[in-house]
Amino acid sequence: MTELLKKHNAISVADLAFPPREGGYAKGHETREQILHAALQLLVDHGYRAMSMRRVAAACGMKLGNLTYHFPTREDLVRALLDAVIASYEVEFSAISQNPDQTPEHHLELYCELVLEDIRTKKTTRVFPELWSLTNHDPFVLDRVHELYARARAPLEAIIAKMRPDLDQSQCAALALFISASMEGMTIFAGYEKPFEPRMPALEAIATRAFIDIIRSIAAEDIPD
Amino acid sequence: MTELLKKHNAISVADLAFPPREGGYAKGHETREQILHAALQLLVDHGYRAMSMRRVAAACGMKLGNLTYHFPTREDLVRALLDAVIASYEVEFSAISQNPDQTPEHHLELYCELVLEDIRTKKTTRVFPELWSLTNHDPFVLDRVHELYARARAPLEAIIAKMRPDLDQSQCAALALFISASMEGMTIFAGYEKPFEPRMPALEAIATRAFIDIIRSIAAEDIPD
Amino acid sequence: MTELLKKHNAISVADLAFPPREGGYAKGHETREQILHAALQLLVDHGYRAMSMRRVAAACGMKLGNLTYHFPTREDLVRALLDAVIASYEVEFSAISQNPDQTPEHHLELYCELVLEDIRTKKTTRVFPELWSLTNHDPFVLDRVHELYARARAPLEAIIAKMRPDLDQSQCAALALFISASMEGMTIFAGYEKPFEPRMPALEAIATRAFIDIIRSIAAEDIPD
Amino acid sequence: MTELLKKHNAISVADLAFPPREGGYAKGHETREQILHAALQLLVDHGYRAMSMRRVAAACGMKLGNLTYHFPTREDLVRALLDAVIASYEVEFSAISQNPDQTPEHHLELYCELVLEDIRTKKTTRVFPELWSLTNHDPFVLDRVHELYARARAPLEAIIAKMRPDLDQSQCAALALFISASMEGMTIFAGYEKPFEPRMPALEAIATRAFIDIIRSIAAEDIPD
DNA sequence: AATGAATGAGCGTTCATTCAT
DNA sequence: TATGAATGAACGCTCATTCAT
Repeated sequence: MTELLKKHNAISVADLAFPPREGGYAKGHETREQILHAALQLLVDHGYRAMSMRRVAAACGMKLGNLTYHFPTREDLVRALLDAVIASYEVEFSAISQNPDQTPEHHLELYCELVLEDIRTKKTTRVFPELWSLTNHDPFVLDRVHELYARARAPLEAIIAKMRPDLDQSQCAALALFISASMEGMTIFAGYEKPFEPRMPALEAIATRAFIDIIRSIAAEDIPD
Repeated sequence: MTELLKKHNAISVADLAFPPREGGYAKGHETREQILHAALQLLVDHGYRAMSMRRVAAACGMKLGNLTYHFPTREDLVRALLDAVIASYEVEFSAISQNPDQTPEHHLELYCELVLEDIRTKKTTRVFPELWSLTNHDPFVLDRVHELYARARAPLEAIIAKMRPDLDQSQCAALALFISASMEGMTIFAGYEKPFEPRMPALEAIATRAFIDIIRSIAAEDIPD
Repeated sequence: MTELLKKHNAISVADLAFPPREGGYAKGHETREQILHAALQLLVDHGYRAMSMRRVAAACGMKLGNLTYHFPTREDLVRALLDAVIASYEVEFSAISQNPDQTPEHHLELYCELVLEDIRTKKTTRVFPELWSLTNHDPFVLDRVHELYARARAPLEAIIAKMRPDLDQSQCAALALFISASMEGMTIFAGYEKPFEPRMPALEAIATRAFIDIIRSIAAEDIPD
Repeated sequence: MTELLKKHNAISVADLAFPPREGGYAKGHETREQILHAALQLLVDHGYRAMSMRRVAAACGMKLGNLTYHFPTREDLVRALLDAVIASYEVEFSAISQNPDQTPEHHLELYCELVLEDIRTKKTTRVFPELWSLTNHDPFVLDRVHELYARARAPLEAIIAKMRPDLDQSQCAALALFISASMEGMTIFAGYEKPFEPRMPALEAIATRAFIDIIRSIAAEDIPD
């Protein structure tokens, strides 16, 4: 397996990030980690429906009774997994923010590159559509996911504000939202094993350029409130 | 219920399109119509998992046995619904294609307006994320959905080709793909009952302008193969 | 396919015998024939459970509704099939009875040969165990099957009576019963695709000889009432 | 209920034999015992089809969910029952083998007596025809059943070898097979509630004598390979 | 911390049967 | 004759959950 394949394909423990439960023993924490990892693996490989308590337990080589000890209800498990997944993405975004000594344009390019690269990973391609469908009927998931997106847009808004000091915060936010949404949309077309996966380089070139152009050229009064 | 609400909210029979079965009675066709409509309603209102054979039958005021008479397996029902939903969107796209006497720019604007308006409807906001998540593990759905997207991009490619006769077909296709993906991504952020639903006008303005700009300005050699 | 394989393997229309229903049209009779043939085929190939109304109809290229027109209930079908199957075996037995100019010993040998050859056919190996299991809980089947066996034993009893004029009818019947039961038992061990199918010649030699010996040698007073 | 009726009629826990599951509680083993017993009872009283998961659970006064906890699939249940039934018969056969100080003839007589007595029990009369019909379409059952028969023939082959030291192993096996098959066939005619149940004594007398005669008198060269 | 046992609800599917067309 | 439509019951199975051990 090449490095590239590994990068886009495999799910590793590092794909999840979560703090030890306060007051829990070390072993319990390890077990929780194992459970969440198995759950993510199932979610990625076989979809949300396959992430049942039984299958997660089986994937951990653990009995159902023990799983329910650590996560009494399925909702508990789902939310813990959501937290862990989101936390793992926040690690990524914090990396971008701390990129000093860059022109805003270059910073934006790096941002897009990183996001679009992530979109092509198996994990992101598989997890996010599941989350999107969940957001339609679960307000809790809706909140958490958009909280994540808000954090993801923060560095973007900062870049835009630097490029266009004449725009107000709401206008910068709208531009950042457009850019973020635009890239998310590519998941479906050029994500992992999607029909236009090989066209991602073209999409990235077009997108990056379109984003810089629109930020540079749009007039403040052309953005409705 | 206001016109606007109706437009974005309600599911009507017109949201589905499918041909009568050969050799069947009129009553049978009506029943199948009723079933597909109920299935779509459940999908939109409560998600894919809620679209169970039992609930669909109950929603039709029909016994389970009769549902399985018309759709012997759940897969049959799902595929028939997929066909009907896709057919209903194809009706929409055929309308766009036949827009003569327009500058390509204006034509593009109308196209974006129509797509983004559709994205805000309850039906589209709810159905497509379910489809996206299905495409991850069901190759049949993947095929059908991307067949639909291909048809949706066709008028877009024609417009781009008019605006940029110097670009080859593959380059036009890449631009169309970017535009289409970009708009699809907005479903999650500004679709029906999504957090940025009220910001759709801003997104539309930015997007439309960004799309026209990038088509106009990108150099042929800046689009990788 | 060799003659031998055909003989032991295939189900042909000739394997069923049944008279036209009185007052029925010719076409209806043909359809009934077709149905019964398909039912037998299913019974032989996939067992009694597979002989459902739906599968029989499908195997005939006919709709369920039409099958229920010809056989309103499953029991009707089962009993008609039972009749037809039994009638087809009676054709065979009548052939044996009319074997003049034979010593009783030779007649017995021919009888055993014919029965054991029949046992090795796919049809008999498959159908009779199903019938035997049905007889345990369906008195109607029990009656019909033992009626058939009674008819099958008739020529046997005649042969025995010729060989042992000193025995009374009940004693001859007991010997015939032993011989018949003995051969039926071989179905399970040396019938079609059974583990000892290739050992049938040895079984036949042993059985034939054992039968002749016991008839010849047993004392009347050694057969309890 | 007289002793005789009890002997031939009732199903008791002793009719099944199976080991406790490792790691399981005592209660769990009791439950599995109860389930297998109920399943056998249903099989004997109402046939294989009646042995459904629901009916077995109901017969145990247990919920379906708990039955599937102990036997996740119907196949698991069927195979466990098959194992337990077979194990119970093996207990019987081991008893026969250990019969010292007998002439082979007397030993054979005892063997036949025991088998034919067993055949008249409700359990054997009902269970074996179901097994025979299952062997036609389930290779697993075919294997298990013929494994049992092989074990049942072992003492028979030993007896025959003693009576006829001049015969080789294959010839002894053929004779044992004939005897075993011959007696099995009587199930259908003279088993529990079968039409010739009262004639079993006559059949036993004839059979025992015929078996001893054929073993004694057959020439080695009269048994084909 | 972990397993064993049990419940109750729901799933997709198959079936025999009835009746209108 | 034959098909289309509908019902009601049962099937094997999976599931989230609860609780005793």
